Amino acid sequence: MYIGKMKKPNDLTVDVWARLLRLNKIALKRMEGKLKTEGLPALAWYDILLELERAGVAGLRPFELEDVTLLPQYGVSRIIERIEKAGFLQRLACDDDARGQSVFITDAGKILRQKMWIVYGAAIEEVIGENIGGADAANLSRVLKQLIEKQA
Amino acid sequence: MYIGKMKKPNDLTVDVWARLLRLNKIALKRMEGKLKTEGLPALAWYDILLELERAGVAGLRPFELEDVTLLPQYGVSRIIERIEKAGFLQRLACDDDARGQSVFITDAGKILRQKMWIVYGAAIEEVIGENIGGADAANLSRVLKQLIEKQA
DNA sequence: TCAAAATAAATGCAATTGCATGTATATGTG
DNA sequence: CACATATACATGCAATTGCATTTATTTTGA
Repeated sequence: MYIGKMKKPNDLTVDVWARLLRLNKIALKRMEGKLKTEGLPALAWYDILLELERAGVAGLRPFELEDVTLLPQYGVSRIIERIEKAGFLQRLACDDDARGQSVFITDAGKILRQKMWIVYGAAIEEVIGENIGGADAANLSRVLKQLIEKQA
Repeated sequence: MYIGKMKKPNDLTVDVWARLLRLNKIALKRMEGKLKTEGLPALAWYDILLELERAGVAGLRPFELEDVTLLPQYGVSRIIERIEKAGFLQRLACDDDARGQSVFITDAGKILRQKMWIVYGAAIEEVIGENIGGADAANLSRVLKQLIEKQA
């Protein structure tokens, strides 16, 4: 059993965490809701499509998608299976590693990502952009970056 | 079909949103992981127990839990069923509304919440508290509050 | 070189979630 | 009052997720 100094957050820290959590929940609910209303897939698909589009002709290996999306291995395995079935990405056997494959976005996938971005981008603007000034946004970005980087 | 000015976020706004999303994912993964490692239930249970403990002897109606937790109605219905089955809360028919019930935390529930807090609180400190200065934290709290409030 | 360990990805099965609907009671209105 | 509508909560069923394990291949190192 672990013995040692038990770290405890102060009230401000708890407050920050509670609000991060709440903002995320509210925002995601709105965003997913809008996508659904428009008959579009969920954000998880967007993330995959975006990363694949960024990767370009090189494509991405599933384990690389795992890293960038923070999804579990089986999550990536299944989501790419579904997106492929829907025609928005393509999988090809990897020539330098017979265990693996490379994943590429299709033209239909690029179009879908663009359609989703119209809705998603607008929602981001509604939730964040419209409600924060430039200085606050710059600071927020900086602090969030710092927090993320500390989570090595 | 909707016609109108399509709002678009600027790069800084997208950056802020992307980082909010990423920090939440990382943090939640760490927190849920630690709880699981300790053989404790997931954060969703903690949220319910915390709200019930706050509510005290008055308890809470399921629809009130829905509001505070942002869970869907069926989500609340099921989570309280499971937590009750595990003995950490109790449901009683509501005397002024025969459709409803009131939910109360049990003594075992209070103990569980306390145990979870040891782990959860420490994780909050690791993820947030340790990595941010007081001034930044105060600012972050303020800006997050502002963003949440705008999401009426 | 070859066996052991590590890595890439998939999958069976149980648990959870989402969606739509059902049941019961309450409220509002003519 | 009587009916229509709204609210509170539960639940059947399909889809998704989590966990543990499997299969295939690559890497390591004695």
